[in-house]
Amino acid sequence: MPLSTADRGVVEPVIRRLSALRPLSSEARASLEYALLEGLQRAGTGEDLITEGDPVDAVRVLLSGWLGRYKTLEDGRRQIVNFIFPGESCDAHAYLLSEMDHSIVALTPAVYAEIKRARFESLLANNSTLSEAFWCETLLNSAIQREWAINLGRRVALERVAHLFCEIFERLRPVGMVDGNSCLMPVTQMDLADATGLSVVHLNRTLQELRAAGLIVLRERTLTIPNLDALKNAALYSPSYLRLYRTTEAVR
Amino acid sequence: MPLSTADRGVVEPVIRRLSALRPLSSEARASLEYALLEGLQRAGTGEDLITEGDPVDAVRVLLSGWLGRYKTLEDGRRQIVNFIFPGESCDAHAYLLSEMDHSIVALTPAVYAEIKRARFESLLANNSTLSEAFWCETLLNSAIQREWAINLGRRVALERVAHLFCEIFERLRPVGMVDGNSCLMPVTQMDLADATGLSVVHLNRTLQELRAAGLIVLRERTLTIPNLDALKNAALYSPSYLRLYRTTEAVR
DNA sequence: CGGCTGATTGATCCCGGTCAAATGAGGTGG
DNA sequence: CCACCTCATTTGACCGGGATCAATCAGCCG
Repeated sequence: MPLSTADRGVVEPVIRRLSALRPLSSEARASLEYALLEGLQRAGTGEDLITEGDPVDAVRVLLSGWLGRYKTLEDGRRQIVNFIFPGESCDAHAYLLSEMDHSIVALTPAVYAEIKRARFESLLANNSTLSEAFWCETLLNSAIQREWAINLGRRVALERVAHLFCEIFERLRPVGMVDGNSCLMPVTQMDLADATGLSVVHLNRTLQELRAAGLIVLRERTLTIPNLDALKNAALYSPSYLRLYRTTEAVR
Repeated sequence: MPLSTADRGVVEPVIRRLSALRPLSSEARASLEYALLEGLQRAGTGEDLITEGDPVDAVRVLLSGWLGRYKTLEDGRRQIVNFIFPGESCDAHAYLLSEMDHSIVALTPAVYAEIKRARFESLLANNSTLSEAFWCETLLNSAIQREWAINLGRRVALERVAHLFCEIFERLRPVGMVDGNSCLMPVTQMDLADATGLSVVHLNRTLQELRAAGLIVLRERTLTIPNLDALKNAALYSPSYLRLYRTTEAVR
């Protein structure tokens, strides 16, 4: 459903995130902003933005809310393979492949921009730095995906959930969605379970363990991390993970 | 260690793989081939080609042997997050980020080509189709990475190992490394365990289960799959997985 | 022959899954 | 305002898949 009223502030997370990857010229920002505002959309909780098997004709950029990339097995088992936070794009360049290999669902009510493929291509063609920033985002996503593999394959439940919380925190920070040592945690325990490869029951018990250890406070959809270093410690969090966010621009 | 004698046939898997993604002009093939032959290297089993934290100054393309991308936790737990097969590149574009977030090890003796970053960039700049083919490869890799997430998070041991074998088979096929219903399986059970997130002991038992069910024959480093459909069935293998290999060129 | 690495087997334990039920927390209509 | 429904969280009891520990076996190489 298209939005009628377009508040320009909604695109800010996108600008913030991409700028952190590559310094964007004001022209680049302006044309990006324009393209985003042109295709605003909303999705309700539980709604698929795009489903496995669909052809990809547009790039979607999340402006607010949380999305989840997920895959399912025939018998219904679901794995959320990544979260998508405000400012991140869903499938930049995915159109280079033939069809979606996974689905994307709105885990909360969400506002996003849909940029048609041709539009997106011309946007990038006219601005190589912008293009590079989007590619960086894609690569960063791959790095996150790899960390999820070791999280699912080698960390035990407590470490796993702790790691996820640390990651969420570090990814929300650059778009200004962390307030002190708290952030919103608007998804259900079922979603967290599917992201960590645990059952809901055991996820719930793991949360209680984390609470009992004083590592997190989680209530009324708000997550507070009294001591991030302590939580990272419990998660075997690598100090270099997501450091990419901050240092990529130093490469060039 | 640089190679002295350069047999041009060694680059064939690369050409084959990239051609499957995008049709390459003969000029593109020739200049790629030239660049590859310029930087031939060898690695012995267990040797890291590049290690987490290293800056990325070159792109590596595997010509023969198997590589593994892996990450480790402080206490030594290791997760192989993906395999790299002949014809695939290790870290095309990884130089856009600041440093390696994972390591790459030779799981068997390997021959690969190292293309310096500047060289690689000019190669791509002169041939947009080649550039697109490399990007496709990167995206395809992300898709594989996502499948590994659900494999690790939601499949039980037997399904997990079965799925890995199916995947290996499907990935080796396009580079001509499958012979009938057999292919080489040159890695240790330890490597397979680290790829599937299992302990060596349990991996071994799972192999026996697969053997007992008649789903695989595995001896003398050779894997035979009498009935691929049956194995895929046991693996809850999605019919669309890796179909990308074959259909991407139809997009344009 | 001795040493090394990898495959295999046995015994035991426990983390995390499953099943089932209870409790809470909105949301809605009468 | 309450009865009712639905969905999310929580708790309890039990079970089993896979980890762990330890020993044995099989090649391979010097």
